[in-house]
Amino acid sequence: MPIQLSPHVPTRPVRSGPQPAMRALGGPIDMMGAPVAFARNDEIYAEGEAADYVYKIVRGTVRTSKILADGRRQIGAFYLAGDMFGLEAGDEHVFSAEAIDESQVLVLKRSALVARAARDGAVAQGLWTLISRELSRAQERVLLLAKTAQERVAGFLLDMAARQGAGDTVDLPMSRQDIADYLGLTMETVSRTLNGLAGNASIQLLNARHIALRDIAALQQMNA
Amino acid sequence: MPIQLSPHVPTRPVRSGPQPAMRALGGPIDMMGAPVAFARNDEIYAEGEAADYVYKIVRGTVRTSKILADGRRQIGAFYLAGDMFGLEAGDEHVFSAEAIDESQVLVLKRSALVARAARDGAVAQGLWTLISRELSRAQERVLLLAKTAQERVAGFLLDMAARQGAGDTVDLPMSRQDIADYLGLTMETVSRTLNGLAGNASIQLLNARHIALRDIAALQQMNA
DNA sequence: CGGTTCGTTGAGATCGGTCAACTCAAGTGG
DNA sequence: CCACTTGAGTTGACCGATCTCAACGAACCG
Repeated sequence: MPIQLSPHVPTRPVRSGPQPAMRALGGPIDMMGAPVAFARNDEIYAEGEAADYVYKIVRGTVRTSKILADGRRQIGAFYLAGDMFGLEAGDEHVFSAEAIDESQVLVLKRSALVARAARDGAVAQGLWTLISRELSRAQERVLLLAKTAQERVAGFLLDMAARQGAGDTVDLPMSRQDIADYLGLTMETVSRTLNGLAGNASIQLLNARHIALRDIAALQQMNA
Repeated sequence: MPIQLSPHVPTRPVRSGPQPAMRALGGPIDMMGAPVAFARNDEIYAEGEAADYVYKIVRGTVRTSKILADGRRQIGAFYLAGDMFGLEAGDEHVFSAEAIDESQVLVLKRSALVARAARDGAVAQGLWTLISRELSRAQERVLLLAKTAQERVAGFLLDMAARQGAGDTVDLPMSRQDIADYLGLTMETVSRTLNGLAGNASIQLLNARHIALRDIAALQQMNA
């Protein structure tokens, strides 16, 4: 069994020897670092902490978040298996990161990556791709936040579906509250909107966390 | 006189020999590229165009924007004198760029920059800083868009004031519509909010495009 | 002086938020 | 096995911030 860390306790990465799952991944980056397991809601790093590590998800889902001065929470991003996260613009984390479900994560020393990047053009290229993708996502997000609740939810579903690549059915490991804080809506509005989309047959709620996209064209129309 | 290009016509960068203003700037990047002048509302590059050039503003102000499928316009960012823009995640521009007022811009070939970056660590560092700053701004923006109209406007004024560095008075070269499209509000709401802030003495509208910040603490409070 | 663009102001409509009750599924322990 | 708890999600009624539509004012320019 992977190491389980207790919930809600800020944790430091813990070395625990390579796991079989890690060898299944491609690319030189995967050959570095220690795989660490996190339980549901475990904190991977905290806001304001030194950004000394970069992470790659082997299994599970991670969210980054930030508590605003007025107590509201903003989700920075969701990361799925295969995604990397934790590389920030500055040398301090602007968001905190938590596991959404049972997750296994490779922990890479940032300094080691940067050192390799100086020698190895492919690694440098990889870092550039990584931060470029973060920028693209953030820009997408800005566009999304300018839209109506229905458009935001539709766009979110399409984005998740594309990232999961599993046909027209979407798996939502995160709660309605997580989605709401990501989209800048309330939980109630997310719920109503999903049920509204189900009402006009654009989607079908197989259950709360599992959704079938029935009319992708209609969803893309909304996502415009 | 700088070259004047007719409004609303997509333009290619035009060589026109170094101008005195360019030599006043520091750093190796400033010694490259051709300064080009743009008139109010001139397009510097279009959405979807190849991102072959990177730009540095010598004088003036630039906005990047994108027309959504439903006809609404979203402003990507405002760039002031000294700022660089046009470096995108992909090799195609996601936004278009237009001059807000009479502007003078250095045009740098992206490939030349990248080539220099491979040899010169300082240039590579500069590119990294540039894209990092873009990412930070985009993230800031996401947080801003989760707030009320008053908070967005207050945050915008504080941001502009900080970037202009000219004490507690802010110069707004862009129209109310530009601000609205940047903040995800309507022009009317921006206008009402500014006049509301003036009403409670947080700011003073010297004129429509020139604002004095009278109670920065109150504005920061809103910006929370 | 007339036209044009930009900004302001008003009145009413609406989308999404707030507050609150209810359902449902998954434990947990007696 | 059943009562109880707990957390997530749904649903309803009401409210308010922001949008929409429209008129008006002000600055600028030929």
